[in-house]
Amino acid sequence: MQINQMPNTLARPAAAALSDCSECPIRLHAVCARCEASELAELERIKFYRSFSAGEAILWAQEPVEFVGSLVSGVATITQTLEDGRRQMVGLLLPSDFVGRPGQAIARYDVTAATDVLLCCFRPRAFEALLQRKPEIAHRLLEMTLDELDAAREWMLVLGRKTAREKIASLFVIFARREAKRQRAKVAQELVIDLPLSRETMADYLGLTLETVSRQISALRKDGVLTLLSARKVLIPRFDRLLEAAGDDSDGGFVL
Amino acid sequence: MQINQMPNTLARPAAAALSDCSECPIRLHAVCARCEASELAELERIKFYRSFSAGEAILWAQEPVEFVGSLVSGVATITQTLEDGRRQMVGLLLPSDFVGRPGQAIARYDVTAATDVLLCCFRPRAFEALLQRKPEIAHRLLEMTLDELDAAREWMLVLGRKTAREKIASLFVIFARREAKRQRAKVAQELVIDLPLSRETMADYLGLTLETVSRQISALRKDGVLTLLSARKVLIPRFDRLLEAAGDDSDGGFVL
DNA sequence: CGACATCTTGACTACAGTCAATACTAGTGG
DNA sequence: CCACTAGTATTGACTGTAGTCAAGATGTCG
Repeated sequence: MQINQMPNTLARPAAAALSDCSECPIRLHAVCARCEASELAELERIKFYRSFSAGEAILWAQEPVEFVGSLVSGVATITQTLEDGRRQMVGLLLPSDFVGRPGQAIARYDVTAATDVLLCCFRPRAFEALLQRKPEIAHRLLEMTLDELDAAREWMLVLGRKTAREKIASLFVIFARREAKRQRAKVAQELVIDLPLSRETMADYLGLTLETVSRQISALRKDGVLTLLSARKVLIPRFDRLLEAAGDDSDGGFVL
Repeated sequence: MQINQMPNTLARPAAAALSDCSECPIRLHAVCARCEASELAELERIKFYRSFSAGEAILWAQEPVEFVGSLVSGVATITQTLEDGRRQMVGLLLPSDFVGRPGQAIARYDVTAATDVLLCCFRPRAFEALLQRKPEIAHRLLEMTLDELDAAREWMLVLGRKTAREKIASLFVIFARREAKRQRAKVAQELVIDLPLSRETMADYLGLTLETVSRQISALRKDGVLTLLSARKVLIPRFDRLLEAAGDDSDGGFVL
């Protein structure tokens, strides 16, 4: 998988280059997926782009929301933190995912760029008004929200009931599936997974410590389930063995 | 809190008694909350009631969905199960919550009545058509789905990062808050919580074993955070001490 | 090269899980 | 009314998985 990880030098100029929605890489998947040409023209008038470097905050919890919008490229995380510093990632945002909740003036979660990120933004008020006038947009957003809810529920099973080893394998399966979906292909038996997350961020996703993440990756390596090409790049020789390690049904329930 | 737990003998006759939407107890909170009289009349023509006894299945995962609708009374659980039997609750449905996902012909999760349940149902096709024609319904459903997503994310933090003791306390806080919301009141310092779930079901919610649930409830009792009135009824003498045990901010982030 | 991030591995600990015995409660029938 | 049963809940003893603390290894960038 190649989660879009364009360096900053590329992402920033893109902000200017992308004024035409019809050439937008997420045109068919984002909240505007079902808009017609005339509606896109309207969106083009009010949209604006913002880019964020890896590690930069996109939204801070408890702070006013100044924009909502679609992730055009890169990876961002949604996290929640307890006062004593324990952190849990509660969402992973990939290209075409929507950032911000309509009607919400104050952000509930921290949203952080995991890689360099390009965001197609709208003013919250303007977007809210748009939702009232354009049922296609509202309907698409409902669909996307239901998908996110399903993903969150899938993740609750991982967090609540899977072992550390199964959690790591499940994360890799998700990465592989998301990428296959992006390429509109089935997941191949042999594949390479680029990890857009550090060990610590993976730990925050999985409800583990970074040491346990590291240990379990090593264990999967020793068992031949995967090979480390580098710290952030993994070769899966047989996808079915990864699925098995994830503890899912062999067919993965629903095949992408 | 008094989560509506009407015995079966009461719930079943109610099916006939409730034909008039204007007298419906969830009128102001369900998916139909923002419908006008004329729209309610339309809903009344196509709605039908079904009741379920405690423990009965409402939907089976992988089975065709024959109805969607609103929970009128009672408590239901949404659960996911691994082949080896590990189970995780991924949602808790209380009165006014919506059952079933629009456009989904096959259920993804098991939905089970935890107490006796009364459901206000629609045929999936008819409801889908309604969504297209009535933006208020679609908008309300989006709002409810976003609320559910927030609840799921809150829960991911509990599952991933909290200790067994904090998990139990968090569950009781949720029950207390939901009930306070239902009564449109603030959570009182001293309160009584009715537990609509068995120890095992709580364990499924919290990603624990039933033994650990029992042990931690005993521990909270020994520490004076709560008193057991019966196995399913708990007295909280000081709500702030429960919050503290839950590991949340003292004010609970957002007060209901 | 040196400084700092990130990642891996080791030794030890502790929290929650497992297996098992016992207690409690409610419902049934003699 | 009490005995019996079945389901639910509590408690105990022991084990194992993942967390903690700490040392090194690897990698990246000025």
